[in-house]
Amino acid sequence: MSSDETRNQILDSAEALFAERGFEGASLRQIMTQAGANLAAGHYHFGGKDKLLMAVLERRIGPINEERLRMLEELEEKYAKRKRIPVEPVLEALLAPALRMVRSEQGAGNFVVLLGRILSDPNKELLQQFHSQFDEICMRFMPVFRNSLPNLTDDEAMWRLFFVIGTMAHTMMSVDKISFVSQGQCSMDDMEDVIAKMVRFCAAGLKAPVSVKGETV
Amino acid sequence: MSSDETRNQILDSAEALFAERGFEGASLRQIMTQAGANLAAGHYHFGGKDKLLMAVLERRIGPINEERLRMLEELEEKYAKRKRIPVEPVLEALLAPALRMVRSEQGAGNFVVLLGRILSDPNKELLQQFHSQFDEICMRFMPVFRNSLPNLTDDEAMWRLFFVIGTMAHTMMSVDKISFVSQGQCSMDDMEDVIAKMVRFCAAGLKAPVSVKGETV
DNA sequence: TGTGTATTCAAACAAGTGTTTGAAACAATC
DNA sequence: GATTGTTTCAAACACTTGTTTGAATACACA
Repeated sequence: MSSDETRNQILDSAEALFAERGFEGASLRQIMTQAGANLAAGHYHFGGKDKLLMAVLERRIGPINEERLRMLEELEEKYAKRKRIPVEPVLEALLAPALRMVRSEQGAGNFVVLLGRILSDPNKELLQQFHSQFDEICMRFMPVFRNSLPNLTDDEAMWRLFFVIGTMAHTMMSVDKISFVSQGQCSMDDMEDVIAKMVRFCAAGLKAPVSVKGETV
Repeated sequence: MSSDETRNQILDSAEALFAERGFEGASLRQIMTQAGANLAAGHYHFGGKDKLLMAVLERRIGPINEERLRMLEELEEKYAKRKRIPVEPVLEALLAPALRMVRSEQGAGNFVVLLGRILSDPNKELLQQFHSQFDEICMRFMPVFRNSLPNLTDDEAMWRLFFVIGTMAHTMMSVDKISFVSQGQCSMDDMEDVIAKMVRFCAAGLKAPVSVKGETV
C-alpha cells in the first residue's frame, strides 16, 4: 500500500469517527483499526491526534472556502454594473459549497457533520486556526451582505449573519437527524432543494424590518 | 456539608465542565475536584458519569419546558377568540425560556452552552431520553406554528422549524463567541434584545414565500 | 449514650489513552 | 546485489479514565 493510500484511509476514518463520536470520543486505536493501519501510523504520517484533526479539516475546508470565494467573485462581476447584489445569491455562495458536500463523494458527508461540530465547539485551542479561516470568510462576506442589505445597522447585520451561520451549522450537523424528528417526512436527499429552502428562510430573516430596541415582540 | 449541598455542587461543576469540554472531554476527577468533593461521590450520589449527565440535564430542562408550555398556553388563551396566533409570540415562547437562562442565576449560563452541545450531538444513546423530551416540545409547538403559518406545506413547515432550532442552538452555544467574532461589537448582555432580534429574524424566515421546487434561487 | 443509617474518603482496580521506540519489511537508487 | 530512505509493525511507556471497595466519619433517632 502506498503512503498516500494509507494517509487518505486514515483521514477518512478519522473524519468519520470524529464526526460520530467527537474529538475526545474517538480514539486513535479505533481510527487506525478502521483504517486498517497500524497505531503508530497516525504519528508517523501526521504527528499526533491534534494534528490529525487539523489535517482532516484542512483537506476539505480549503476547497469549500475557495468555492465560496469563487462564487462570490462571479457574483460581483455579474452585478458589477448594478447598484447591489440581491442577498439570495450571496447566501447561496456562503451556504451551498458546504452543504453540497453532504451528497458528494463518499466520506465527505462525514466531514460536514464534523464541521458542524467544530462550529459549535465553544473553545478549543486546537481549532483557533480553523476558526480564523472561517472568520476570514465572514470578513469577506460581511461587506457584501451589508451592501445587499443597506437598511441594517452594523449591530443588526452582525447578529443576523450569526443567525444564518447557526442555521447552516445545525443543518449540517443533523443530516441524519432531520428525517428522524420529522418521522421520515423530510430528508436531505434533494440537497439543492434544501439549499433553496434555507436560502429563502435566511434571506427573509435578513430582510426583516429592523427591530426597535425596547419594543415588545 | 449536607447531602443536597454536595449534590448541587457536583451538578454545578459537571454542568460547567461538560459545557466547556464536552462529555468525554471532562473527567470525573476534574469535576469532583472543582466541586470540592471526593471522586467516589459522583457514583454514590448519581450512579456514574452517564447518569450524572442526565441529572445535570434534568435539573434544568424540566423548568425550561414547563415555562415554554406555560407561555404557549397563555397565548392560546389570549388568542382563543381570534383566528390565529401571530407567529412572533409563539416563537418567543419557544426561544425565550432557554435563552433567558443565560443571564439568570450563576451556573445556569453554562447549562445553555451544554444544551446547545447536546442539540448538536449527532448520535448519543445517552441522550435519546433528552431528545425525546425536546421532540415532545416540537410536537406540541408544531401544530401551533402550522396554524400561525397557514400558507406553508407540511414539508416546508418542518424544515423552517428545523432552521429556527438551529438558530437557537447555535446562539446558545456561542454565548461567549459572538463578542469575539464581532470584535466586541455584539454581546449578549441585553438578552431580551437578543431574543427580540432572533424572533424577528426567525419570524421573517418562517413567513417567507414558499419556494417553488426546481426554481433557481 | 448507643445504635444504625447516610455520607465521605483514600486506595486500588482493570481498562483505555496518546505517544515513543526500535526492529522489521519494503521500495528505489546506485 | 548492496545500500539507501521510506513505511509498517508489535511492544512497551507513562498516564488517565470510570468504577469499586471497605474502612472511617458524620449524623439522626432511640
